Amino acid sequence: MNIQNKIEQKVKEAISHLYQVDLEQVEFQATRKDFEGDITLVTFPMLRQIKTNPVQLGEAIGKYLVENVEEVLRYNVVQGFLNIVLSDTYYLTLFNEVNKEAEFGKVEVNQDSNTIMVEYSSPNTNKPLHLGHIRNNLLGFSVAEILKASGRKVYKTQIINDRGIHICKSMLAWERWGNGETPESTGLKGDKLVGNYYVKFDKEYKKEIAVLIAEGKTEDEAKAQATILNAAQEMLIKWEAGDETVKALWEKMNQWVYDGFEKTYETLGVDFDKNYYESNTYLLGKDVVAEGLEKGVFFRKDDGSVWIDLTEDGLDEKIVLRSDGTAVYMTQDIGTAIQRVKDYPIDGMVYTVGNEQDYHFKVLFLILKKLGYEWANNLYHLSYGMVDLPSGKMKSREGTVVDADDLIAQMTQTAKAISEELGKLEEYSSEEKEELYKMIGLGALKYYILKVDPRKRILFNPEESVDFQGNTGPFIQYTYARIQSILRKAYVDSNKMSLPGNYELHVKEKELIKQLQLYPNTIQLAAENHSPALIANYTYDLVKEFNSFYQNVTILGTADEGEKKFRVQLSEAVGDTIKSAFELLGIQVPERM
RNA sequence: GGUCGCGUAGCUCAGCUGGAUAGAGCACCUGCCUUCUAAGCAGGCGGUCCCAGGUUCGAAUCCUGGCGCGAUCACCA
Repeated sequence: MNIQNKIEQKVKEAISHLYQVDLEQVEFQATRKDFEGDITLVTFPMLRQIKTNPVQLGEAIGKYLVENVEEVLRYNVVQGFLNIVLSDTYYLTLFNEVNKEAEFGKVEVNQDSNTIMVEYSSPNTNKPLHLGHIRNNLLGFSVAEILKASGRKVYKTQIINDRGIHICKSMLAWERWGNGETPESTGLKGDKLVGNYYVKFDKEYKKEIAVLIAEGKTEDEAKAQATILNAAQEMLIKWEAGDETVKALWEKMNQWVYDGFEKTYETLGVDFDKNYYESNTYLLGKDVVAEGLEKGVFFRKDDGSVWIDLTEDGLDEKIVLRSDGTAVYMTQDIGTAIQRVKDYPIDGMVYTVGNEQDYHFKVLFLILKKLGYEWANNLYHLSYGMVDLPSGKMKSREGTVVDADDLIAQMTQTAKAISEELGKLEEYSSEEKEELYKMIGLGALKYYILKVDPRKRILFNPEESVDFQGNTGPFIQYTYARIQSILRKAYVDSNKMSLPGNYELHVKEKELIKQLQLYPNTIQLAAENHSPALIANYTYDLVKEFNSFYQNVTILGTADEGEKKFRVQLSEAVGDTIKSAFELLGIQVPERM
């Protein structure tokens, strides 16, 4: 049984014994560092039920606990706070339990586990991935890993937006000005090549508009008359009609993009169990709309368009089918959600999509509920803030995006420069070194993004490099490498502990055990809140605590064999936890650095 | 204008299901490498927790009203 529960029970027992009162609630918190103690009972709330002063009450409970709870060593009372000191034996026992568990902190998945589908990434195929996608990918991947660790079964998916006017723009520009260029002929990554033509289209389009305006047209007229845009629209119509030439070009260029994306995903270390393609799903949902009409969930306006009235829910009316009978974004999202539940045995879904779509998902979830799907209560929009530049929003058409591949390469380069300056890697081959630089560079980038609350927007300044010191990925990786260095020098059989029962724990040792013990609950909290930031912050606290231990307490230098063994085991447990936690963030840890 | 999110040290962020003197990192200043990796450790400097009310024994945290920033309110996706 958890020590807190045990003390809670004993506190209730004490109160009923001393004051003949049934306590409604017992409130605990971790003891502040400035006071002696491990856990603190807040006695203020009890005063409502017991007429006494908080100090007397604290003293009375403290005395009772020392006499009746084995693990409670002593106590002190400060105002309404009863600080309880637990025995070292308790902590040693606790550490032994932690140390025995192979996957400490994680909950195993079984047949009865909840199953969640996590959607993330979901790019358009007309341009390469940028920093905004990186945040999306890291968040989605990490939340999926956290949900797994918390005991859920998880499917990772993305919906690839592979059709529409934007793709036709790239296609048209390539057709007109591409001269048959391919990724092979240019040596460019496919997504980059296609992205270049998207930019090219926009340039030509703007040029044409400028000419039309110079001829005396208004801006709106010019936009409507631009022949290049009309050509792209015609292309889309042909695509929808199944025109073979257009389809062939579309398939060719999309494949270039997929090959490019695949490389980026691979370096980023993210993956998917299933890809959905919009070209297959964009017609879904129409039949559901028809059903909903019959049920009275939706209504038809005079022009034939179909709507849902959400005014009673504090929202507006929302269109679900155009007057010409074609689908809108909402239609296919309804259809796709239902399709996924047919495809996989899932109880819920997480959508990793930027906060600009908060309203859309609120409406989507509400519609699915009104349509009567039970799983609709288990949908979550993992909404995150935009990544902006000091100059404002990133715009691919204006070339102000921070490209994903470039950024990763740049981070790797920085890691290399720092590593070479420190020069600790003589034993490594150049391949090993390159891999390590990538690991550290990515570690810095991923941690930088994941440590902040998803809801907050991130201001990324390309001029200022991402830190490698302090509260950063490399700092944590470095600590892991340090621990591995100790383990290489002193292998210890972790199943056996040979400390005497009366061993007096060093403060730093005790603090480490306390911090380790928080890991399982941190995973659950992170899962409930869909927040990798909680894992990042936990790991940082653990690592800070370890480094303090490391610099203030000798591990291998102690004369006492039992003590040495214990300290090595403690270090190993910390290392294992760092590795485990960083896996949840999708960050690798090095043996040396 | 309606709705949603955010506002904490010069900068980047924790803390927010109410608890003790509001915590880290960066930057700046002081010490510590002949002993387990100094991408580190120990310490210093730095705060009207956006503002005003309210609830409470107690508010950065909850409520109300402002202010500022962002997003959104399309027969676009």
